[in-house]
Amino acid sequence: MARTVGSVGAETAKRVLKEALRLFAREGYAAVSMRQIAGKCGLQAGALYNHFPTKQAILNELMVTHLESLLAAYDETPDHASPLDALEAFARFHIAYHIDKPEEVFIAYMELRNLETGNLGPVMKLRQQYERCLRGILRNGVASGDFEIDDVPVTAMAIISMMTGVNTWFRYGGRLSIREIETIYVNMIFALVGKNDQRMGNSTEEERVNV
Amino acid sequence: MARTVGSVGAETAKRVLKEALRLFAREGYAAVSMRQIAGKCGLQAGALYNHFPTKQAILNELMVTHLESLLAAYDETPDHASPLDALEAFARFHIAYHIDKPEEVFIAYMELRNLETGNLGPVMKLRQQYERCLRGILRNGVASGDFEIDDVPVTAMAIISMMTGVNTWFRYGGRLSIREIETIYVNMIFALVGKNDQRMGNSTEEERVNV
DNA sequence: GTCTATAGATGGATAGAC
DNA sequence: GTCTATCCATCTATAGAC
Repeated sequence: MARTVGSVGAETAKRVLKEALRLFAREGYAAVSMRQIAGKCGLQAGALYNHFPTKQAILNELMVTHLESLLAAYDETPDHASPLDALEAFARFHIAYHIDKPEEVFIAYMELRNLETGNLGPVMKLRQQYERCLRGILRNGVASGDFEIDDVPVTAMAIISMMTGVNTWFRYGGRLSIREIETIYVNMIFALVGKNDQRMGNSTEEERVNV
Repeated sequence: MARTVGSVGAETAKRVLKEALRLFAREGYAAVSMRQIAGKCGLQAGALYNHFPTKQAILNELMVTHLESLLAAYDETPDHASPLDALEAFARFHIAYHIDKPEEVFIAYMELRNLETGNLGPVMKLRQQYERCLRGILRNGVASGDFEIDDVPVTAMAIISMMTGVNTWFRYGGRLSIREIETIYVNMIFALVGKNDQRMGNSTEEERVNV
């Protein structure tokens, strides 16, 4: 959006987005100045306006790009015939993707209120589109008799919330590997939808988590 | 903290906190000015400094007060001999309390990064103290053989995240009452810890949630 | 305890030289 | 496409009158 064409300009715009992402995630959109962003890019503040018309445009680009990438990445995930496999795949995908992009995830949630009204709608649409994927899986499982679920929309939100919550405590080099965390969550989610099949064992040490 | 004594002053300070809470929750700490807060209180900006030395002090007071109130309210909750009852009570308490104080909850999580270093430590301690309550319940249940849990700390964080997530979609007048939502979550959480006892039935209509 | 007024800093965004 | 310089608005916090 509003990027200058040409390879050099495109490179600079990418750099701006990258640095703005880090700063917004750490300090919050409102607390970050265009001068700060420019400084991290080795530019003067005025130069940013060759690439983005406003600070708001940078935020919007970050949020839209993140959500579109998330959806695209999930779309590239292999299909699964059984609802159980689809649910496991969704969970593993969600956790791994979110751990991999903590700053994007953080911003996409925390800075919603700083999106101007015109930008908010499309972003919310993308969020809901992703949530609908999980609801579809749950509904299929209910229809096939694989899952026992009181309330599909509530359960979908609960599952997404608990998985996204991993980002608040996960640290690289901690007690559990990403794969182990995925497995713990898959087991919890299976239990949640009425399936007691345990996936292969995982860490038995029960210690404090690296919060 | 740094409140002026005297009944009139205390009333004004409360008013300031109340309006600051609403504004911070809606627009974010960094995006709200002292003038805005003063305006909502029918004051001029300078008058705020009779009650709080800095804007930061207002934020800190809001966060500390919220977490202390949360812990105090949970402490007043009746004790339960069985881990299952304790877990249900914790879940119902958490959901109802969080739905009742959405702005406090929102700020206590979102504005952590805007707390100055000296203020962050005590706030994090309070958060962890609350999380420890749930871990204690889970450990008791594992010890008594009531619960089957892969990883207590991870499960505790998952449960807290899924419950707190209710605040992102709950709206008064929506499809489900608070009590119904509590029950759905209690059932999910029971399944999560390996107990299949269902609590009394709840809404059967399976429709979209009022997100 | 609140007011007006203001200091002093910093913000987003623009203009024009190169 | 980036620079310097700057406009103008707004910010936190303070000073002093009442």
